[in-house]
Amino acid sequence: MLSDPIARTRRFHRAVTTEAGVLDSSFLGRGRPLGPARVLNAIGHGMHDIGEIRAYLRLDSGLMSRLLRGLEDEGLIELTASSTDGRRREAQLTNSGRAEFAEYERLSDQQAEQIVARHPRPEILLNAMDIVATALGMERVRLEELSPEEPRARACLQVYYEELAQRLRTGFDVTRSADPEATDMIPPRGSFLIALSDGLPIGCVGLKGTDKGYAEIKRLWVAQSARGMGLAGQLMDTVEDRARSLGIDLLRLDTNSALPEAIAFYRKRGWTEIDRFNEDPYPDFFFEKRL
Amino acid sequence: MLSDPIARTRRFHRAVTTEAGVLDSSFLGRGRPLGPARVLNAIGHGMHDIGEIRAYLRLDSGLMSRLLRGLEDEGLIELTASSTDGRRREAQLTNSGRAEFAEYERLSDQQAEQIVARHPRPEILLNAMDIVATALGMERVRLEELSPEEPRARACLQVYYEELAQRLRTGFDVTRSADPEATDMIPPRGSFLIALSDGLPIGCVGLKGTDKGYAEIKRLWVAQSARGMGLAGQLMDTVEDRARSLGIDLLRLDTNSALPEAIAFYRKRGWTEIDRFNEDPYPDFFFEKRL
DNA sequence: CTTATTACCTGACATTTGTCAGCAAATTCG
DNA sequence: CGAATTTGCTGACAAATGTCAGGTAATAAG
Repeated sequence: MLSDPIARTRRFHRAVTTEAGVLDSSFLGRGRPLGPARVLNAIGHGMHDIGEIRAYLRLDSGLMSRLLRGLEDEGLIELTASSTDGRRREAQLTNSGRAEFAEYERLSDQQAEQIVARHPRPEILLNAMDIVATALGMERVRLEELSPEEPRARACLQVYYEELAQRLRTGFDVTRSADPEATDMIPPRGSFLIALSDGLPIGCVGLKGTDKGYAEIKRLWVAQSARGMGLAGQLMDTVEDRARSLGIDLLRLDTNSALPEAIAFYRKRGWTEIDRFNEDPYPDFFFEKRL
Repeated sequence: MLSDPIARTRRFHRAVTTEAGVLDSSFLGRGRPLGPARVLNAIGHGMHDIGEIRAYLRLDSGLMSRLLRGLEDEGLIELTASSTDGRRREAQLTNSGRAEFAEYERLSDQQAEQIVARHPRPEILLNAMDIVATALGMERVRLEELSPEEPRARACLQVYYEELAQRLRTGFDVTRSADPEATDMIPPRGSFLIALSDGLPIGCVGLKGTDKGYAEIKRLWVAQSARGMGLAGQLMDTVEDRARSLGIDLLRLDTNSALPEAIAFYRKRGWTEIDRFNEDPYPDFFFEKRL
């Protein structure tokens, strides 16, 4: 009974939804119904495109429209037509909207603080919450193909470079490495995929087209909090499929012996070690895989 | 960001409320709004008194009344006047109500199962969920007196014995120890209390009556995930009160030097060390407390 | 250019939920 | 016993939410 996974999970769910009810009362504490409050918060958190907010909150277009008008009448937001697509509209907080959003943030922070504060050993609780949040967020991970120049892609690469710099003995300076031209990672020549969890980038992988009869896998990275959940495998599966669909039948990649788990990962996935195939100063392990 | 307690807690909250939204869609999956579904589930989980359900779900009396009538019209529940208080009413599931409730249970179980099954290392996730659920549910912990033969009581004792076997040098074989007769832990001779967190047992303590002018405290246990939250103290307070109400004025207990935190705990709570008072092979520390 | 399609809006309507005042019956307390 | 309290019901209303059938303008597709 005590080890029954179903009973334990359902108890967790009950505990958390009861608590969530309490937390959500913070929304009501400012005399505004849940609907408008959720929209205001979505905008405050950087969602500007109406369609994006609608999809995220799963709202009917009619309802959404009325909620926006309500917030506009309150003077909390401004709506402007999108510059790239005249049908779309974009929402921005006004000054008083920013103040109101900040107030919601303050309340949320306070609630969060209380939960942690009343635990005798906060770090234990926090670690447990990280594990749960990562696990639950995992099913909502979406893979998206986009340009490596795009801000979210650059954010991934930034962290990737920083981690490399820490782990390689020699450090890592991306300007000295063979930094793939962005155009090599854009279809139909190549591809760049990022994994998004609730809109937050937690992983990426690049497929760099060459003129040498093969393509290269570059920049495979998974955020610390998401490791051990098979995300790297998911990224690789997807990028291999994408390579096939682009007519590529041979893949190569280089890596470094300072990253033993990466080497084991490639071996397990059917890559075979080959001789050095480039003059990049950082890698010392080279792999190949025929699709 | 990853070490900031507030950011981590809020990320957890986001992950969990999104997931809860998905889970709650299981309520909607049966073509019934959330309100009636919640009431039906409360009744199915053993809440019969209308007032109790109302307090639990925080519903207005008018709304509650209409929800009940709706369920009655659907033929899912029956309402009867309370035998002890003519003002109160009690709700019972009809046969078709039981079938409907079972269907909700099946859906919930299925959802719970999926969450766990998707995780590469379920036990890590389950432990994390236990810690979170216990922390959030600490205020809702209920102590219940029941027979040590009851399944939930046996489940507690089972874990207790297993932990003892691990921690004692000598191992632990319950059949060699002075296993209290169940009847000694049933009122009016004794008592057995378990702590329930959202229905899941997370701790227990036994009060074993004797004919020697004192009663013994036995089987004080708190689940790993609930330790450090003051539950042991709560259990002891309650069982001491219970002892008083049964006319007992002297308590004894035995324990083992392999459990130093237990010994410190008893000392802090006003127990005094005494000489060995039994021939049980496992304990080597003996305490007494006058009520 | 014509025809879909897309993104969003509007109005109309139903349902669900929240809230309140008032009422009746049962119970408690002086 | 009689007044106060408790429990729960009813009706009336307001607010919030869900849903749908159009409509307009911008864009994409043929």
